[in-house]
Amino acid sequence: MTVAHHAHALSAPSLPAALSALRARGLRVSIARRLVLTALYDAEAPLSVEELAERLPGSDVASLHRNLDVLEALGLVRHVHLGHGPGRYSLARRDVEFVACDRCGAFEAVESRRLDGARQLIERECGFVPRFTHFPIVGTCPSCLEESSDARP
Amino acid sequence: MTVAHHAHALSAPSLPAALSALRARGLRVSIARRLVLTALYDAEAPLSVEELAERLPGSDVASLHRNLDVLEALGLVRHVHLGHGPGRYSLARRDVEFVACDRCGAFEAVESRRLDGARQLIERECGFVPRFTHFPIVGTCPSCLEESSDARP
DNA sequence: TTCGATGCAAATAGTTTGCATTCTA
DNA sequence: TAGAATGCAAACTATTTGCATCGAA
Repeated sequence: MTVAHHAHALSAPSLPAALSALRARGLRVSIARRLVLTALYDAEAPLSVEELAERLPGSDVASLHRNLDVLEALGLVRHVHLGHGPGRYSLARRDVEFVACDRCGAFEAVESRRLDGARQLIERECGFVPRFTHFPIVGTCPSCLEESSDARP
Repeated sequence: MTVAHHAHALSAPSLPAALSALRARGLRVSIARRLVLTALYDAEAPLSVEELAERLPGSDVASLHRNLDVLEALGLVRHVHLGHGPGRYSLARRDVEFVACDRCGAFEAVESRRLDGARQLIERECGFVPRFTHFPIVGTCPSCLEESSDARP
């Protein structure tokens, strides 16, 4: 799906670049690894291992975990914890972080630079430099906020 | 331990108030529930169910989960996910949120009002109103930041 | 004495590991 | 053909559920 490829092209590694990264470390370009990478290229949102397995019939969840781990160690893939439930994998894009809704489960990718102001305020207050790639910002999304205010008489 | 009680006294429900809240809903004040509440009053930091079980010998983890769930539904207790690993329970304090370090596992309670600026910036940028009580801000703590800068030549 | 609460065992979800077999380089 | 990768089974961590029994009001 060309659209998905274009959406990633800005900051995610290209498929050929990902394969060379594997070879450069003496790791092997197996069919399973190609398939995982192309499934993530085609995905519109981060996928759980279970969802990935559905899209790659015949694949084994243990092998998927192992392959996602090596791809993540190479910086090609990343996972995010969107609330409870399984981790969700996507191509690693260094310019994108996440916000997620506690109530309805909705989530959104946000350009990192739009969070830089908040990041600096948090660093000033706590000394911690937050990163919302692995554990997102969790709160209430616009439509759940609207529902709560509707509820008031 | 008096100190711990004082630390909570500002915003956590008192033990008698917690017990009345149970009775008010037709729920029962069992020995197990008293023990869970006092263990949380005495705790210096949020506890996992396993840690709670160590402090309450003879208790059953399934019952601990069930009791923590009812106390949480009443707004007396809360849990936070500090990175991977089990949820950690504490008395519900509405004025405290958390920041956690991705690298070393350190975490800190932060007064909510100190995060209000960041909260507003995030709402302006994303429309989401974040709450860092259940899922904390995750990033790099001051001492891990120092280590990274030490590593540079 | 009535329901709610408990303890124990078993089920569930998500992930990890061991090991014999298969495939890439 | 050496060593990495795979598939399958089993272990593991955290949590949930079913059910007979116990206990608080």
